Amino acid sequence: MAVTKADNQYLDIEERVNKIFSPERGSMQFCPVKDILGHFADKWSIFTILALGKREKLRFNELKEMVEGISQRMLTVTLRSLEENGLVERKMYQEIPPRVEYWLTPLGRSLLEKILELASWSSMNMEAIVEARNKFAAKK
Amino acid sequence: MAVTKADNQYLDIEERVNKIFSPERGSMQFCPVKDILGHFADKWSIFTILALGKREKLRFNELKEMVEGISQRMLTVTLRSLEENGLVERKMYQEIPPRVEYWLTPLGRSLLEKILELASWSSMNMEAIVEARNKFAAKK
DNA sequence: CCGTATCCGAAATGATACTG
DNA sequence: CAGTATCATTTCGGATACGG
Repeated sequence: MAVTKADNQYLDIEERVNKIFSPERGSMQFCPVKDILGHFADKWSIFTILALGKREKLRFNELKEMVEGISQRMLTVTLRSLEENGLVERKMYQEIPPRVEYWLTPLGRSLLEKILELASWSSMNMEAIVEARNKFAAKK
Repeated sequence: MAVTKADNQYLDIEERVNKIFSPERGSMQFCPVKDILGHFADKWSIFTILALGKREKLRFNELKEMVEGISQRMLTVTLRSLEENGLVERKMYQEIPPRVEYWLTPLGRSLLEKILELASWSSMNMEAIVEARNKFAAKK
């Protein structure tokens, strides 16, 4: 039986996915990749990383201005999480009033690249998605 | 004053981000890109898309098996959302017992590519992240 | 088999007040 | 300025029961 190009397409994807989530890299019960993906797959992390990408360093309130709609609490929580995962560094100056600076680590900058591509995809396909939504709503 | 290569790096990123979230593409108050990004930036959508990528078509319970830990409810909710946004198509056969098939649209497949890169990044940088977490925990 | 409907507890997030 | 602490609210998600 011939193996078509189309068949190979799915086998290829399956192979890539399986490689990423391979058992050697963690049990199925606690997969580190799932854990890591789950950690950054939220809008505040994504928008915070995008904001941090714009400058070399940023202060807390500068970030709060740039990440629209984020509360002080969620910015704190998000930054701590990013710091904990090695994507962001934080430096506090012992001055009055206090000054705190945040910036992306090289690891953070490498993730930024992927997030930019995702954001770019959203931007490019916006019309198609809005159209799909309207079509879906009309069917109901 | 000389503009260094490093300076240009941040200006470049800022330009790219601003272009993606440009005002012409939606007001700051309701930015479609933010809306769209927010929609797919959750783990169930991401893992469901990855699972769908593995095959041409999949039935509901096949998907439920593949997306580990997902409940029937969340799979339904996630699939409806993906369908609503034009990433997934659904076909129901009027048989008994009923059979329903889901598959990625071309739009969905293009997003899959970006998600694969994100997942791949997670996989590649797993060790660095775990190390960062340990270092962070030790500092406390 | 593939859902929907409902309820409920847990977790995420916002609002507000307070502090070094 | 840059948080922390607390409380209120909303949202998420699991469990269960039922239906086409």
